[in-house]
Amino acid sequence: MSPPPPAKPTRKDALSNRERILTAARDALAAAPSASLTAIARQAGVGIGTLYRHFPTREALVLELYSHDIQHLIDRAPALLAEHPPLEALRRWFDEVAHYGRLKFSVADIIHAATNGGLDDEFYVPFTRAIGLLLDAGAAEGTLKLGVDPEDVLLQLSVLWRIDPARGGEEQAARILDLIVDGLRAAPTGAGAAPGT
Amino acid sequence: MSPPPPAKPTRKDALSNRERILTAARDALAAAPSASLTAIARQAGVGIGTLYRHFPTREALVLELYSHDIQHLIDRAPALLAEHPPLEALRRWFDEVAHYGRLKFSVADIIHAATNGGLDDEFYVPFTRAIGLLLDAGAAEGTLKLGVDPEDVLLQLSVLWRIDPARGGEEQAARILDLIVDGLRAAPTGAGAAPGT
DNA sequence: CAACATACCGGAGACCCCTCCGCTTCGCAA
DNA sequence: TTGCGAAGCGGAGGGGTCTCCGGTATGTTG
Repeated sequence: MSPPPPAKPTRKDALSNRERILTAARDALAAAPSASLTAIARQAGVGIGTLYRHFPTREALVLELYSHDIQHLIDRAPALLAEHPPLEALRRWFDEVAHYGRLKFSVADIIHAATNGGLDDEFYVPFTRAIGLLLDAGAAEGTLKLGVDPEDVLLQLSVLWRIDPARGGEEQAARILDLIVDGLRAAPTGAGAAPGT
Repeated sequence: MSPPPPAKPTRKDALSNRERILTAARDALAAAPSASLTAIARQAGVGIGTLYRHFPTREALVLELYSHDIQHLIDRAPALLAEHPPLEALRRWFDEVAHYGRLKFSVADIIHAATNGGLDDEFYVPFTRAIGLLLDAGAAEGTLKLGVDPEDVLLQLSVLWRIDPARGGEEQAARILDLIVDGLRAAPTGAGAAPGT
């Protein structure tokens, strides 16, 4: 459906520009997460057009900056699974994800947008795979429901990013995570509400 | 904490402008939910400054347009509760909210933003109250957990607006609602995962 | 070393959001 | 009716995002 993404530039000057943009962006975004791309370009000493060619969207830029951390998060899923029983691994992973999202607010927004069809698979797919891993383990053990769609769970998680970290966000996030986890537990009962039409 | 909001304008011309803006907005937003405020103002034959005085933010404008529907949604909570057992009422109300949100995408975004502290109480508070009503009924009956914060639930619901209505959104919304409801059910068990820190 | 195809640069320009403030018009009071 | 304070108007202006394309540097070839 698409050629292997942009493919990094080959020319030397292009490469150097790319680096300078990333450096400037790291600084600017650290200072203020809403720093304007115009300012970043200026600070990097390149034209705005150049910035846009290297990173077609703001997300692409931010994503590149934090790709390392995101990858780390993804890798944590199997790691936690190796150390803890599935249900606990799941909950701990959720905690880490929530915590990270609250730290790096910009990334949070990106991922959030991604759940809406924005992100280009590059991280979306591995992320859902990590979730799937945890869900499967729990299902195999019998503590979690069978056949839950990881994308549904990611969508539920995405709400965490929206929490205001300042005012009691920590607690609210924890409460919501509890609710989510409870919703994923293997159903002990049967009687319930009738879904609408 | 705040004087009774803006208080509608008193002068005749102001009132007429207000109406013309609303009419133009209704048309423009129906045609394209992302219609620019500039265009709406132009189409209404007023200056952009006038539009902004009447509706300080885009949300304020959209909210005014759909306030009727939102109120309706709020009123449905007690109505459903009168006709159905609590758990089913909850689930049906969720369905209605989700369905409406998917219809009027713009409102969806607003409400979503509101959960982030944006909305001026005017609808946020009644909305959470409606949720509280349903939760309390279920708790009294013993089918739902006790002491769940309605704001947490609203936040969970807000994710529904983000679902792409086109591609299988209907089903995904239903699945997620199931997960949410299950998370709210009275806990039958005790053993679980240890919360993080 | 020249010379050229091309990958890449960079900013002007189209459009948008939102604020600010001098000017206009309303409507009340004399 | 006329005057006049103040409510209300509206667009210029500052800052942003993103596109487009004439110009320039690069590295490759003769």
